[in-house]
Amino acid sequence: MLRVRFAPSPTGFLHIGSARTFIFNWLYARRHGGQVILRIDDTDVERNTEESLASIFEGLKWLELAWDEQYRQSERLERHRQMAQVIFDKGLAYRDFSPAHGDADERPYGEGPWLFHPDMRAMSREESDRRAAAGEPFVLRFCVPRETRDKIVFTDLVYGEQCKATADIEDFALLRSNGMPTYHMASCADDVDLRITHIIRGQDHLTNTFKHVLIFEALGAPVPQFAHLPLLVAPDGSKLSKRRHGQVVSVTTYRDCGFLPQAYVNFLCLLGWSPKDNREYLTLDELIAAFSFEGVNRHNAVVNFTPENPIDPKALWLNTQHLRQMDVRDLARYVRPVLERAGLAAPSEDRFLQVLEVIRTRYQTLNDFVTRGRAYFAEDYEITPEASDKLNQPGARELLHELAARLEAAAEFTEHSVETELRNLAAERGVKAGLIINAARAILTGQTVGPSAFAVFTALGRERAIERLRRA
RNA sequence: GGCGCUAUCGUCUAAGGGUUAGGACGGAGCCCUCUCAAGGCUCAAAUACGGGUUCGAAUCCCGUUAGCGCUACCA
Repeated sequence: MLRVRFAPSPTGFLHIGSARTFIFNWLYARRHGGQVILRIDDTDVERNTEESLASIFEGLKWLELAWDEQYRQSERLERHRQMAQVIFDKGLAYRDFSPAHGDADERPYGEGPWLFHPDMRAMSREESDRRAAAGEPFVLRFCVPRETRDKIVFTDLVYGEQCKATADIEDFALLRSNGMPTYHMASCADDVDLRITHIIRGQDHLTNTFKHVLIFEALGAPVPQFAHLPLLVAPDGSKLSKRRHGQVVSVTTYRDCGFLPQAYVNFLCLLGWSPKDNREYLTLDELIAAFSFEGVNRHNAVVNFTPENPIDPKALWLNTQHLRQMDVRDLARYVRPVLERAGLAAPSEDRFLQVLEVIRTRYQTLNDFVTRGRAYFAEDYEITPEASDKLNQPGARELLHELAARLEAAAEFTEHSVETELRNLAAERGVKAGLIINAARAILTGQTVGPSAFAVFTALGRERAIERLRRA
């Protein structure tokens, strides 16, 4: 059984880069009938918060991509320590009693990589046991087998064969001096226990993978497949950070801006991946069918935003595409709660769908339905100054009143019949149809821009349309 | 500093030895039209640099440059 995992650490909100990693994991699993495991990597007690955990769930929930199992690393600490002990018992790790080296600036760079403290690595087991028993704090380090192996090799599904000399891999920590497992230890231990077959994660872990291969082997476990993904970066190439780039890095920002989750998922997939057939608009099902690591490229992708315009224009364009191409009944499910939050009520289902069909092609976000589309759902819409100009054209109001009378008397009320009545009236009075059309749109919607005026009439319905004409 | 990864229009990308280097967003223009969108059409816009290999290189190799990542108890 193919099993993938998404392992966020709760140190902030759900980052768009993390969201994309989750999406790629999810797509790969669904593509191959596998399972998705959500694992909260919360071994860093200093930085993890419950608030951040909640916000990560909030982001994941919005994406509407369900996972199959869920774990929390902090609940498995004993297991991690056990597995570190197994490695130690096999003689593949040793205790390092050196005091913590605090300041990163003091690192002795210059002569090459730091590998280990020679006296610690060479310490006899007896002395090590004695000092540990005496309560002296230590870090448990993996003993990289530089004498017996000259390199570590694995094949990455995206980056191809990766090779690194053991002489360039330091004796990394497995357990901290406070007994807590490090990321490397906890992550690999869980990947083994949870029977993860494919590790799909950010490229920032590519060089860590050599260490992980060593751990899997030391544990006697099968080494999973790896697929590293290029990173999402800011326009200047730097990594996206909350401090420097603010809200653009949080997925909830896009939810709040009125994005459809499937549109945002579509957008994120196009950063670093391509179906290679020129398609840009893809539904979730199409994404599942098309996804493969062949289509993932190896260089970082820039999220295109500026301080003035924090939303990538392509993301917005994809949202408009989904808005107008998705099943209108699905769209209704997304618009309804947005209306409710704004204190507006959706009309009956048939009318609602009709309204959506009329206005969806010119809106970009869900929020537009309550701002630009307010007149379709409420009576207290504003008349813009431009709209007032149209109504103040000579004779315009009187013509609208006359039109109201004729529409009330007419046998039918369809786009076509309204158009006929309106054009007849214009012809009889010797005015341009546009005068009445634009004035009608102005009073009906409060705006000079929008759908065909005739479609507005039928979308509003006979009674409401006539009533508004009379109000002119 | 060491090690690893990467480099095609402004941005996202296609082309994995032979194409006028394709598509999309964004930009400019035209058509359509009751307005605004949508839609259709057109235009501008790229192979980081230098060497090789080859009849032929965006594509393979080397170097340079640049960016990113990892680098003594963050994930």
